[in-house]
Amino acid sequence: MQKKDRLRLESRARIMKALGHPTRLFIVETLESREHCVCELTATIGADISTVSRHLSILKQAGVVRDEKRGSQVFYALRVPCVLRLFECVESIVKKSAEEYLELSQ
Amino acid sequence: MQKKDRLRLESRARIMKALGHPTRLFIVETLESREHCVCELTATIGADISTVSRHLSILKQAGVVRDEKRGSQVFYALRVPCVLRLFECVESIVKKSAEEYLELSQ
DNA sequence: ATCACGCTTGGCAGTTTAGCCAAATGACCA
DNA sequence: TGGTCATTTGGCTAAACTGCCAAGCGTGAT
Repeated sequence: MQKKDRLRLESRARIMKALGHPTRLFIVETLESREHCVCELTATIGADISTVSRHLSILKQAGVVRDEKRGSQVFYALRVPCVLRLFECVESIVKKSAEEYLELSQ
Repeated sequence: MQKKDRLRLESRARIMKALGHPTRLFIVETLESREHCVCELTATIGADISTVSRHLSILKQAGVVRDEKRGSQVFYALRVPCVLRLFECVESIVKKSAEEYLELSQ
């Protein structure tokens, strides 16, 4: 495989991997409406703030979110608008799995 | 968070996670054209066949691919057509990252 | 200057993942 | 039946991930 192809696959995989955690998916969904500071997200999620901060750092490194420091707070926002569409596809996989499960159990 | 929401996030995350590996992304891209048997995929990927088999098993469990045994071979195929569209979004994240990198390095 | 607040990072323990080899299974052929 | 081919699974080690606590760091108020 070409080096270029390998790099492309790796960067895509990094994004998918970043989205491959329930808490991080929740963060992305939350950011769909508007930007949030770390403290808001932490309050909603209920985990330790250090844990939330690490999740945000993973999303940021993958390029899914961007951060902006304002005063003592850091605000995170989605960096691309298409994540919702991405979820539609993922949801169709979930649905198909559920349908086939129902068919098999009939 | 409601149990229903938690389960939804978990099943989505499982799919994302399954796609979060360069080799598995390569497999999915390869299957976009047509189904392939494990031996074909193994030859292209260059890893041990047991490794490829494990990757396929992860994709199957996530509902991304389906398998069908014919004779002594097992053929894998995509189970949903939308994965290509999913990649478009991911690619847009990659592109945006590259653009901002270029801007910063100017 | 000091303190509180918001956040990030170091470090630790437990869990999961990735890759390989070797062994087991299943299908087909001689 | 024995042998071969295609694939899966067990078992192992190294590496990565997750979550928490504690410590560090920048900002803003007193």
